[in-house]
Amino acid sequence: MKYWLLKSEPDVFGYPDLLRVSAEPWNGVRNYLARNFLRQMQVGDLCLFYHSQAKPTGIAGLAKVVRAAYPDDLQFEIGSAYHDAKSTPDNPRWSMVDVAAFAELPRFLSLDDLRAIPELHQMRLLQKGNRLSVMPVSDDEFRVIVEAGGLAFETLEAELR
DNA sequence: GCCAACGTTGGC
DNA sequence: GCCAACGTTGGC
Repeated sequence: MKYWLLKSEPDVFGYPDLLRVSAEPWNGVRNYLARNFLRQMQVGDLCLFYHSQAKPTGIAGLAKVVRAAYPDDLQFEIGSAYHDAKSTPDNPRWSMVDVAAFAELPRFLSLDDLRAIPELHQMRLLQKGNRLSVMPVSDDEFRVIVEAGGLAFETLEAELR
């Protein structure tokens, strides 16, 4: 199993919104590196759900991948901000996965909280200039984060089986 | 609102 | 293929 981080602006779609739906198509990703990460995701992978452009920014909860990558529907929608005229149904350029809420963090972890954890100093999210909206998270980083957020990593693993 | 960082576009 | 211009992201 792999771990990921997904960024979302809570004014548009936040973790509370994810809790209200059974599954959410993660569409609108228009960066090739982020897209490639989406395509690597497998059903059952867990994601840190990060609130960007928020007060405060940080990790609100965990999501689970419930459907592996398939063509992003918005790329074919004329008039959508995510429409891509150069993409064709035969050869779709953009992908999305479906995610569902998995566990809310008992303790919200702000950017400052994350920066204060020595084990996370190398984390991609915390590197200067990072703007990726989908990125991989290492096993160790994931474990440290969920525990700092007030969840027991062992319990999560057990729940997935 | 500002600005640094980064990705994409398009002229050459 | 280079690179300047432009657009977007995202923290502050």
